[in-house]
Amino acid sequence: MDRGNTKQEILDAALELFSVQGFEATSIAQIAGAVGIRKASLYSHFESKQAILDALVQEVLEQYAEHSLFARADWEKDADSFPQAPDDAVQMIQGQIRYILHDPAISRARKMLVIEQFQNPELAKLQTKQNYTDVLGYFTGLIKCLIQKGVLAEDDPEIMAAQFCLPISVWINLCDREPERETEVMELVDKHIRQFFRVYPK
Amino acid sequence: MDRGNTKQEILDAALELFSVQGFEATSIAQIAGAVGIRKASLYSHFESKQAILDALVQEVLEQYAEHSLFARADWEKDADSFPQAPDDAVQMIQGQIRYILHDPAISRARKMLVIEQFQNPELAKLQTKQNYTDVLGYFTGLIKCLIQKGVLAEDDPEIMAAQFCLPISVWINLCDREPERETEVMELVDKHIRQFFRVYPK
DNA sequence: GTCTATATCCAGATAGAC
DNA sequence: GTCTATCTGGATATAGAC
Repeated sequence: MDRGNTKQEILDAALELFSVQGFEATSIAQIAGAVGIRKASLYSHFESKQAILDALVQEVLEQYAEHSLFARADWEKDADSFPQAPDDAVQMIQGQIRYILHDPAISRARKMLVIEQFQNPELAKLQTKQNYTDVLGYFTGLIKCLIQKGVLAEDDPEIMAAQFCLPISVWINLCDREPERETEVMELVDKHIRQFFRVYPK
Repeated sequence: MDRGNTKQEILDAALELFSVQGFEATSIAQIAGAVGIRKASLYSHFESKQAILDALVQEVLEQYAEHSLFARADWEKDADSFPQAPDDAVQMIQGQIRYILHDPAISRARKMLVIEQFQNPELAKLQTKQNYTDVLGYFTGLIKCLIQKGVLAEDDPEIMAAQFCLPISVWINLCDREPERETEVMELVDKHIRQFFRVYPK
């Protein structure tokens, strides 16, 4: 049964369960069952249930640092390649949203942070950083560049970033909760972006 | 010990615990302990842990229907009394935000819905209705009135409502997670509202 | 209504055979 | 590494005295 990646399978199964039920409500037996082993066998890979969560957090941190657009802040390049035409901007943003909605690891990590945010201080910090601070910081920088380039009107870039990003954050959360509403949400995102570039014109 | 309101005390204690730990992670003994009785005594008031949650949901529904601004939609009156001056609008909205942030029942219900949204379909529906659909519906109607009255520029009122409300939703969630950031958030709300009325001018 | 005591079950975790 | 068997504690829920 073991192909040498049982440890990773345990992490994947645990994240999937934690992202729906939460850490406390998920049992070791459930995780083991999802992997196809007995719960006792799980202790050959992790010394405790807490150790699984700790390893998961590490994994989330690493994947975020390595793959997230928002972890690094190189707006200048992004501002250069940012599409001027509203149609292209809509396409690009919708593509990004679809990606983070459907990537299993990203989607599950996001949901786990939502569920655990009031209970686990470490995950609360991570939730604020990954899904608020870094996103707003990235778009604030990007918008500053777009203002300098004359694409957007001059106004408080931090507030502009909030007005741009935070509705999208809520819509992503809505899709996490009710995936069947993705089409409707994409339509709203489309209108939102066009309207944003209309009210903050050059 | 019993002053005739033990049942209500159980509901209050349960909501407080559910809103941080979630339903599954909270034990009957914890709830009983918070009320100051033994766990067995709790079964004189509720036949099961699930029955406590059911009663809580009923209570949340009733209090929402009775007290929430967004449950009834009488925008016309609200649009008439809606402050024209940005300063007054900021004051009013900040006051509403502070109220729902600090009212224990409202705040705990909101957090419980956030925690349980991926696990409990009934609470997922409630979360979408109370903290998304109804709020957006209310402000869409209000904004329509304000457009007609010539206070706001003509544009898609649903998107305007989203751009107005959803950043505030995220900031409320941020305060739920990190209450010490309330002052900073209120400053952002202030700037956000002024900027909103600036970019959607008559 | 509250209590102590208990029944039953399932959780996390360990021991030791294979 | 995985298994069966087991330990120990804590969970929901019930029985019956006061």
